[in-house]
Amino acid sequence: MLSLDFLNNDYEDTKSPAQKAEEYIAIDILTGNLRRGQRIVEQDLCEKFGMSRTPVREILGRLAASGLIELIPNRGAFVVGITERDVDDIFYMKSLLYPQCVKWAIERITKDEYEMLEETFAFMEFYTATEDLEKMQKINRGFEAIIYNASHNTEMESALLKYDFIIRYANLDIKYPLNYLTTVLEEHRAIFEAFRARNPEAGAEAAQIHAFKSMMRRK
Amino acid sequence: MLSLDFLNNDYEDTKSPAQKAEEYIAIDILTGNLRRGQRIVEQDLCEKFGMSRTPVREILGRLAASGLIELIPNRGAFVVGITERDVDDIFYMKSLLYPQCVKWAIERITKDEYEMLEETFAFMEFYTATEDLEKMQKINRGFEAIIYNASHNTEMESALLKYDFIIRYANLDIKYPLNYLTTVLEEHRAIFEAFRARNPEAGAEAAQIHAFKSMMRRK
DNA sequence: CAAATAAAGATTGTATACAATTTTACCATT
DNA sequence: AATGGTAAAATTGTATACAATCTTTATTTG
Repeated sequence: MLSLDFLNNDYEDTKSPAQKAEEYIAIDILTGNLRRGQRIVEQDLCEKFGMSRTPVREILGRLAASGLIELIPNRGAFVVGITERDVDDIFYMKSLLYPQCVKWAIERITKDEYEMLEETFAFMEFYTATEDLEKMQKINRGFEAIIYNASHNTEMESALLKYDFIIRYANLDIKYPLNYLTTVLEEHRAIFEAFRARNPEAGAEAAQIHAFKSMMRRK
Repeated sequence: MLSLDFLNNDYEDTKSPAQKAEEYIAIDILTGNLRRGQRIVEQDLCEKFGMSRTPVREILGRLAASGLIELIPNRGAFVVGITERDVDDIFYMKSLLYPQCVKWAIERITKDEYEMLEETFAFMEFYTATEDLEKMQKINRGFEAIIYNASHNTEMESALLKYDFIIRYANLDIKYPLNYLTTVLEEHRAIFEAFRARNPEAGAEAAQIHAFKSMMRRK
């Protein structure tokens, strides 16, 4: 768990074909390539991914458990997908959870975790300077993932990771303000400074501001 | 979704054998019949539930997606289970989410939903009077489920339902105070009165108190 | 011509078979 | 007796086959 893997571009090679297929389908749903209500026929997926129905059915079972599709007995898999409303719901949930997460994380973070956070923030400053949007977004996710983990509350961590996955892929129209990179960096700096100062309340406030502004950057 | 099904004792007959088996295994894990780290052999489950490996594997896939077991390639399923610490985490999460849930629910509840809540609360008073603990706990879950739904935030609802499922089955030692039934009824009454008065802030406060006291009732 | 019905086709649910991998047991060697 | 290696057994991963169910199409009937 505790590694800088997210800096590596091709970490996905460690995943099995079945896992890749699952993530591929999930992303297809979230990005809107598969529309809400659309039926997914097992045979089609078999041909698409070159596997038999057995693993395909297992994938569909897992996707159903995660809520992205609905499995109706004897009638097949139907895309539940994500509505605009669902994304709203998730942003609300994130702005509710994230401040408390930061608060706990500042109270409970270990030395190793703090050093990793420090290192990651240094990378953030670097990639902001080089204006590499893609790398910056990746490292932003890494920065937050370290904080989620440092909250030392498994449910908090898994809930926020789930929301980030959806936010990442859901068809979002983001208003990138003129200095988007530096804007986000400064929001994160406020959070990081709270960690440095070991000030949970300041962290919660900075997290609240960041979550709110993230929500506002949606069209 | 909007029904008083939870009053019916044998609603589980509507579930497929595979769904029952899944729930049975999940409960086995949460109640501690299956210990953390223990390996689950597919063939054993086949014999136990009288089905072949194909549906059993699909069940294991779903349980893995929900986090109760871990699926290691070519090595099988291992019980992850729930630690005391995990239950603590979940109580913290519930006391964070539930007040906001009640607040939203009071702001957004429909007429139909409110009538159902009112009806359910009447049943709660009745079962408290008859001192039927089991029926009371069932209807308590129903009462909260209506509120979760009335928050009209899908993620809020599914998160709290998940926590309730775990809290229900995780090996908990609950300190039942002398007047447990009436105590809980009064906590719920405070929440219901906030609904009646359409007062979100009062609802959030009452929910906070209820969640806190629920947490304290653990040994 | 519309509606109802029946049959054919398509799709899902489950069982079984086989391949790939891991675990266990046994034996030889030091 | 402890260690290492090899073969057998057990277990998982996948493919295929068949049964159950649903959907579609064609046909019949009013």
